[in-house]
Amino acid sequence: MGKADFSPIADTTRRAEIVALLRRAILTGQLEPGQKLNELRISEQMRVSRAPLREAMRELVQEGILTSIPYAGTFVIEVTAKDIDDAYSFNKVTDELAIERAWPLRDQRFFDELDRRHEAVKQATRALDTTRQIETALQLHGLIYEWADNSVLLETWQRLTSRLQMYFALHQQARNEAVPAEDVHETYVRLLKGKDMRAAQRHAREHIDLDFEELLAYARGLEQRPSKGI
Amino acid sequence: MGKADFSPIADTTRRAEIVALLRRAILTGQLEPGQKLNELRISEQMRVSRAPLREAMRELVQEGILTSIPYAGTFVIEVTAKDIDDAYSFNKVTDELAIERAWPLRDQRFFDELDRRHEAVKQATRALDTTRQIETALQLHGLIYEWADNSVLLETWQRLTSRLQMYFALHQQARNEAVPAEDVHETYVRLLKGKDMRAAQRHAREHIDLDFEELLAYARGLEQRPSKGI
DNA sequence: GACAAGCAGATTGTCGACAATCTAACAAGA
DNA sequence: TCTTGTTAGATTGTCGACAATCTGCTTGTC
Repeated sequence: MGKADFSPIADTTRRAEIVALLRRAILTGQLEPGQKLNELRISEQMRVSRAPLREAMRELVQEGILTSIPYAGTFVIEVTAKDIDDAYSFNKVTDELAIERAWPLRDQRFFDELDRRHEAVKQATRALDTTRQIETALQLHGLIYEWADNSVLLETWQRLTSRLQMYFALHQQARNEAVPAEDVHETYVRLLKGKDMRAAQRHAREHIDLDFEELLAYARGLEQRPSKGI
Repeated sequence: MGKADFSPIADTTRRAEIVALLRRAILTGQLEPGQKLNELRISEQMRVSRAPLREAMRELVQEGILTSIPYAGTFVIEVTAKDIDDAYSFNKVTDELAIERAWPLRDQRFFDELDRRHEAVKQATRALDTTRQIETALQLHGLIYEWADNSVLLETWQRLTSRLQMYFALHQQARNEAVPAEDVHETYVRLLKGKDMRAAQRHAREHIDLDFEELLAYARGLEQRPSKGI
């Protein structure tokens, strides 16, 4: 009889769709940091009433990519160099934990999924789709969190992911350069398949070091000049 | 001229008040795990319309103490032994980071605040106010997070706090025993004032070990018998 | 009696309108 | 000129009603 394992059916509420739409707009940089979200305008554009829109915005406020001031408005969060530095320091520690927990649980399915996600990054890189490249890279990185079998750890990663994606997107958008052609994740994937856990942890730490250093330099540059208004 | 430093004025929206009310009800166990929140009933009891109530509920869903199923309802999260174990494992690591970061930033204000919060715990203990005891103990513990000067770390702690408070409240409520008369935080406070950071980290880890062990035993016991309906 | 179809009743999701509040421009007075 | 009070416009917060969906019961059929 039926061995089919169905995935959860799609969210059927407008609210959920609005959350997805807004999140995407923020993470791809369509909505800039500091920008105010005008409820009436957005609800008219989306052809929705303000109620589900406002509920969606509350979710994103709690997710940490919007911030709300009563009677003043809801804004996309500003990104400071310290924010990035904080996220970076924190991520170092959680990465270590995630690898430690996921390590003994690695199996064939893990390795297959690892390859699959790695392939997705490479494909996005070849296609020069920077947005998708950031997205897939974070998904590749997220596998150890999904495999660590710790709900709090996973949840924390997912929260952090939103902001990291936003940071990287801003960075990419700003420098407007061609994406690196070579594959920087090759070593990471190889180590996760190997036998030396410490080495994997060390590499993860050093790897994100590189990315973050670039980000930090960018953010510090931003903070030199005054932020332009809306 | 004026040297007064004013704290931000109180939240003036119904929504914020509702969030506080609901959170308190959940964290003190007035609303039991698994219980459904009937929007109409609650909004009538609070003399508020459903709009701000629903927005408040979205916030608490993202905070992790409520869970929502479209067209079915919003429920207080169920607490499993694994949830507690996950939170515990995770907290070990973040504690270590928090102490490490806060350590060089300790100053007189830190020590004063430490004493103040310690005193609050002792007072709640003397007054046999278990709810307040849990609350103040977590606030005492949270000081290292506030002092660590890392926004992501602090935010993560605040999210975790909600659930920890809920776990402990359930536990206390269930065993219905007198609270421990002696002060278990004495050593913790002393070590945080001392010179040996490693010792403080070790103690924090072992200290929460004790609390969590009890909690885990309780939660495992719960899962033996089937949960009663609403 | 078992089972499926269909029908209330209750509850959540969404809408449009009104009330409360903020912002910015302008006027009045020291 | 600077400050303070006022006012109009825009925007957010809140409300009550309607639509969509779920649940459990009833009914009819075999």
